[in-house]
Amino acid sequence: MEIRSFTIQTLERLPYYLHYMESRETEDVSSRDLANALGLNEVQVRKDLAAVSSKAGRPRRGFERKPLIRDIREALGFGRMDEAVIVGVGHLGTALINYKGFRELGLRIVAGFDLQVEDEIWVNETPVFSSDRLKNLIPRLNVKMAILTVNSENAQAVCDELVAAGIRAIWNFSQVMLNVPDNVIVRNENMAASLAVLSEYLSTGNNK
Amino acid sequence: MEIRSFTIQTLERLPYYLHYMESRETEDVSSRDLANALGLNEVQVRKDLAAVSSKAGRPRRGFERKPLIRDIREALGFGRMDEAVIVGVGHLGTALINYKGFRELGLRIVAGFDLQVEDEIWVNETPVFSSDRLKNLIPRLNVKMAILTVNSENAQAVCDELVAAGIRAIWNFSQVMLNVPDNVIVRNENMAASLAVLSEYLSTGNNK
DNA sequence: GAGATATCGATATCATAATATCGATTAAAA
DNA sequence: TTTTAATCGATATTATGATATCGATATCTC
Ligand SMILES: NC(=O)c1ccc[n+]([C@@H]2O[C@H](COP(=O)([O-])OP(=O)(O)OC[C@H]3O[C@@H](n4cnc5c(N)ncnc54)[C@H](O)[C@@H]3O)[C@@H](O)[C@H]2O)c1
Ligand SMILES: NC(=O)c1ccc[n+]([C@@H]2O[C@H](COP(=O)([O-])OP(=O)(O)OC[C@H]3O[C@@H](n4cnc5c(N)ncnc54)[C@H](O)[C@@H]3O)[C@@H](O)[C@H]2O)c1
Repeated sequence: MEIRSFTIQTLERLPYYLHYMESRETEDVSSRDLANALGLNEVQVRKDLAAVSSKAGRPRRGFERKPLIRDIREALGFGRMDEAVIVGVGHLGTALINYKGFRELGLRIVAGFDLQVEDEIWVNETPVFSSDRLKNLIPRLNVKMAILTVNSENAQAVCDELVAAGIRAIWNFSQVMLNVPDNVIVRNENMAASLAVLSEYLSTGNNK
Repeated sequence: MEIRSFTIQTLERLPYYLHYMESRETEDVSSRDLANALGLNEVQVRKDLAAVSSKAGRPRRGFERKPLIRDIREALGFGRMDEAVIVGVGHLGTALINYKGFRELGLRIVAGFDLQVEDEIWVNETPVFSSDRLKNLIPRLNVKMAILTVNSENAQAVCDELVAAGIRAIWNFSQVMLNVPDNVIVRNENMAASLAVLSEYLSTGNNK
């Protein structure tokens, strides 16, 4: 198995580099341009770029923009299309199903599951099933990724079902730190923390 | 101005400690309990707790659960209620307006703005105005926080309007790294990066 | 009451990420 | 053609965060 050579921090900056470079029209782009535009350190930018692209930069020019865009898209996995199911089709789940941008990011949501659905319903082009059918359908669809948007009380139980059904990657929007076996990866989308940072700043003026 | 004594990493773990402790009924809870339940290192847990609470733990007992819950809620700012506006009431924006849990986290969304709204409309209890009215209404409402859920192409322009209207804290869901003056804080909710991490894991098995 | 031990808090170490420095190089300017 | 300066890549340094170690101590057991 191939090993990733870049860190998660680098990965988190890549979408911003990409967006900036796609909004330009020049032949080249320098690490300084990027650093200034995005408020980052220019050494950091060069290291990030070196981590995802073998293309060298040239003195007084910078990097060729187009090949770099290709390499970043490659590193971000935009080439491959992943399929995912979503469990918990409430407010947030519905929004995510409706979000067009995921296709562009290489994600297709192929099915939803919800406790409160009796028969199959449709949210735009996506079928949503009763959660009873989860354990049967997931293996049949051969999907390995799940988006978890049930209320926090049920998150661990649903997580266990997902793992049993063969899910290997979980995007967790609930407020629970999920317990999973080693071969399953969880990524938390932690909105409470984000909010706390902003709120604290407004009340104390403290940034960090 | 009071200085925060804990890091953002600590802050990000606090919601999970809180959820775990609120789900217990014992008198005390030890750092080992928390560490095991959440898959963390117990020294790290103790340091986090020490950073937000002056209550000492006791040998063979751990920490008193209830006072600790109070201190964490305090650190997370659940006591104070912040008001925010939301700009871009599309799929995601509507979901966020409808999300009940924000109240519990100390956030009230008092108004929305969208380009495509002519007159005032209502999403549940929240009025949504034409974005023309943003520059007038925000100062009148005296709101300092904004949630930014417009499409990425318009994000910087809207951001500039928000700053001009007096906004000091921006929760940014777009794919753009916003350019703001020093006295404005931005928190990015970077879904593309999350997705990239999961996708990469599935295709390479690499975790880190 | 006398150990035994779980747990803490303080401190030391280790790991990782960010930033600074600097010589090499290449394009542009003189 | 020579000089200048922008930019890179490599390496060194610094900063930050995570983990390991260990002595102190309060509670539990006998
Ligand atoms: N909506 C947001 O903006 C937002 C923001 C931050 C966090 N969250 C988190 O996202 C999660 C969902 O939030 P929401 O606002 O969409 O809540 P919601 O109540 O609208 O939706 C939850 C859905 O999950 C379904 N569900 C519950 N148990 C289930 C099970 N066992 N199997 C299948 N489906 C099940 C429910 O029927 C419901 O439709 C929560 O954990 C919340 O904390 C949401
Ligand atoms: N929906 C998701 O699940 C999701 C996930 C990841 C990222 N995002 C990001 O969130 C943002 C919104 O996504 P969405 O799916 O809700 O898109 P959307 O198109 O449904 O909503 C965008 C809304 O912004 C409004 N708008 C545009 N320009 C405006 C302006 N100048 N002033 C006021 N309103 C304006 C539009 O009228 C529209 O209603 C995008 O930047 C997207 O990349 C969304």
